Amino acid sequence: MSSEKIETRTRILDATIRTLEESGGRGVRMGDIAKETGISRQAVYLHFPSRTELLIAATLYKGDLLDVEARLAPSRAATSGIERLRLYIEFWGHFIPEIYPVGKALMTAQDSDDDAAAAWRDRMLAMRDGCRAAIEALHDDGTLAKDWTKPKAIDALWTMLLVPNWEHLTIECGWSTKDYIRWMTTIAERTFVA
Amino acid sequence: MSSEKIETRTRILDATIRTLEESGGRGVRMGDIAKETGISRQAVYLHFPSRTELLIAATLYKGDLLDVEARLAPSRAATSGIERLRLYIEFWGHFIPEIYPVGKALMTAQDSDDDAAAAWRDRMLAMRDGCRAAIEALHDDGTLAKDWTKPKAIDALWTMLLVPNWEHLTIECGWSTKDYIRWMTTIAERTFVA
DNA sequence: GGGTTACTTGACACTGTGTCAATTGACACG
DNA sequence: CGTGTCAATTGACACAGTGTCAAGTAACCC
Repeated sequence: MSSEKIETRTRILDATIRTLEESGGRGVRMGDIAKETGISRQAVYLHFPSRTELLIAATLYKGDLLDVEARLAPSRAATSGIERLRLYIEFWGHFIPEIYPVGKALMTAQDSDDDAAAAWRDRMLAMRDGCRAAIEALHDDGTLAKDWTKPKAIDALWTMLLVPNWEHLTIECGWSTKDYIRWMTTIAERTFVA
Repeated sequence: MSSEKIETRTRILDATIRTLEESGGRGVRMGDIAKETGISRQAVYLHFPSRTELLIAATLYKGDLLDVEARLAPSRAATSGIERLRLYIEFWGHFIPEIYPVGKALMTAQDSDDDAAAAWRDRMLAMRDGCRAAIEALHDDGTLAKDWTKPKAIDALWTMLLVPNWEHLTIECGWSTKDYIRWMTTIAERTFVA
């Protein structure tokens, strides 16, 4: 019984991700997800209490599929602040395009749903942690440009790496992942490294 | 007759701005605006064909009230690229908080409405023009950091100044307008000035 | 007095989320 | 073999918000 239930739940999550990736994260309804899963719309509500909860679960699930922890290992193993900053931006530049379609749906839901806003904020706070670690590593090396205080520098790096910036550079400006990583790294180094 | 009609139209626009400013640009419905104007919801539709058209008109109207052109004069009168960059960021840093509530509503509507997306994009293209002018002024002075091509530098500055960054720094991180202008200027100078 | 114009009132279509109740079909267990 | 349980189905419905429509009203102008 429990294994059956988990099975359908997983099928819904897979279908959700598939549907969002096809649509670029836009305009996906509960009925679309149900159809893609091959079940009725109401059956989706047997597994997830609301659209928002489903999107939150799908975002976390996708994060697991992508094995975020493993991908973070290189930046965590960095031996200098500058290296840590570089490797973190590289991780992030490869991660965003993969999480984007699912995350976009959650981001969009923020405007009308407080739970979605809280969940997205939580994901961004996790990302902030990487920024904090990089800035602190620079600071410990004595290579943090001296006009920055740690909190201000963390806020600034955190903001630079926000999804809307990636979205704008890639979708509106046509930058490749390589461009994004290269120039984000350039900007961050010039801004924060003494 | 015509003067009467214009009068009501203007009252609606004023009420829209007032309502959006009270709510921070969130969750404002046609009925709320009608009530604030003191007319029926349907009367609003006699003047604006849709919520999106009303938001677009309100955004442009607010821009006129703020006299954007006059505010741009100092940056346009700059005598060096660096000065132009600084003054443009200063203009922008004072402008965003004033346009934000109205603009936010239009930004939010982007997700579900193509007309809103096009209108907001148009406003951002106008902002891009200021970025282009600043980068070109740096380039003409020979002070644009040499690894940047003009288009890439314009894209990067444009992205830095996007509203979500201001939103995040002020609302989430608690930065003041002064902080925003100071640090944005620092980042831009380090990034783009040779 | 008759016509025009701005606005009101109230009903309604439409979309999408979320709820509810009755039903079906499979599988497990005594 | 029957019985209970559980996942899922079907179809109806409440609700919010946008946008449309039709009939009525009130002021104003000739």
